Amino acid sequence: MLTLSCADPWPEGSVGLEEEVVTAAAQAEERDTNSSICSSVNLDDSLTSLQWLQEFSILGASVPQQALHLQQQLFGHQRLGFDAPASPVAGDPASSIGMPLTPGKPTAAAYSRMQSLPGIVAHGHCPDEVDYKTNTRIKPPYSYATLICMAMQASKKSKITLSCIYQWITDNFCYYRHADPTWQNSIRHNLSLNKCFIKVPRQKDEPGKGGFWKIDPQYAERLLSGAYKKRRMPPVQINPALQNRLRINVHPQTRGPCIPAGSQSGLCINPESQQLLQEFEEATGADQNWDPHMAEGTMLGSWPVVRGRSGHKRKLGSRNGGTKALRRSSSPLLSAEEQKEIGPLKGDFDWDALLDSALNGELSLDGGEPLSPIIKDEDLMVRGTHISPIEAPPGTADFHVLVETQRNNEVSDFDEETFLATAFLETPWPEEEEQSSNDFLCSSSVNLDQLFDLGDSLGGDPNTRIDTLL
DNA sequence: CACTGTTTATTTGCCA
DNA sequence: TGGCAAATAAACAGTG
Repeated sequence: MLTLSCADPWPEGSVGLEEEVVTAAAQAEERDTNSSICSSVNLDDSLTSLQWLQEFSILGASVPQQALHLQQQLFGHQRLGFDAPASPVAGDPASSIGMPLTPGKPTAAAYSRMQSLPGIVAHGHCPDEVDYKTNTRIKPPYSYATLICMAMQASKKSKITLSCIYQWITDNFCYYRHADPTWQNSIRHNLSLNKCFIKVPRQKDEPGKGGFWKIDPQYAERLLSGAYKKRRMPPVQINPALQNRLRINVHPQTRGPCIPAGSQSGLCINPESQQLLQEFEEATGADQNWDPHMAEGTMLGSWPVVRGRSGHKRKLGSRNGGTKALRRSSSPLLSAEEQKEIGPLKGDFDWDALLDSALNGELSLDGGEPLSPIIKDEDLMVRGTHISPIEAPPGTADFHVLVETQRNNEVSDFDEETFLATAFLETPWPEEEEQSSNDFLCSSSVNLDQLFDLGDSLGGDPNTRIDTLL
């Protein structure tokens, strides 16, 4: 008996104490019984260094106009495809040939700026160049920890189930819908190994399987301390599953008629594969004219590096010899009911916008109040933060976000520790809770598109100053 | 049986 | 070159 619909994933009252007050309905709606926390962040020195988290903190606090405007400046409307169809599957391009990469190309300067944020964006390609929600072939440049945290943030719950994490990732990153499901193993591995993730055992009276996960607030302050390390993400990785598809199609001689048209090197490639390849080459610049030096300076890593994975090397001589092929490549992760429950996780985030903002170094985080953008009339509401298009000297980096730890937040289990670091792990503003239905995360009614549009209507002043309402 | 969670091992890439 | 972080793979146990 579900009382919450997917259309209203973050209903009023979903924020706060529900986690402790579990109703029967809420029990059934195990993934919706949680308050919105997911806000603590971690930086584990021994196991993980979640630099990304800090960056997200900074970023999240500044989501709005600046980022949007910059993104528009740099990439037009290219951005992470969280504004893709609400039903990823329905809009899943991989069912056919995969979505081409967005055509607009960032400027060299834009790339250069991207490279300045190695931890996240200098990993091979410009995130803005790829619509990860629809692109099945380019692996998102986000670490698993990042993805988990994204999912947690998107859920706006204090805790989230593994299946929810899966679902959110697959909903928002098409790559993982068609990738070998071993990524789920990595997710689990990350949850278990990463100290910043805390397992919340399921209550005895709570039906369902597995526990919940949340972010350990213990690391939030350490994160805020600024200590972090960087790690470059691996180069662009092509979805192995799709690669397998291509291989199969590339050798159709044994299966069906050869399609000479467009086939090269004697290979028979069906139109689908041809288009797939062509699109990828176009998107990645993987053509015969590719210049390593150019790649070094701009599209470094964009070259479709199909590096032999460690596991593959091992597999060659040993253990899993073929079992992988038997795995499902993209089967529903959840039951219909779970799908329904998880609907809310289909958040419309624009992480790229956040990243974009960060790499401009125009953001400051004076506090740790989790934020997330909410459009409200002509002003931007960043989860309680009122963003007014205040003029500022052009070119200045006065994108200021004043936040304040929400000490009085009574949300469940780590109320006093949370809300410190992760601006992107937000807790709904008390006064905004009633508008949770308008939260851009709550429904497709308000998404990043609207944010961008609003940015346009507001002139997209990159110098927008943000001050909190608190 | 499938899913969840833990643990171990290995590889890769970055940085000092 | 070694240390570290992240990714990847897999074995294994627990649970519904």
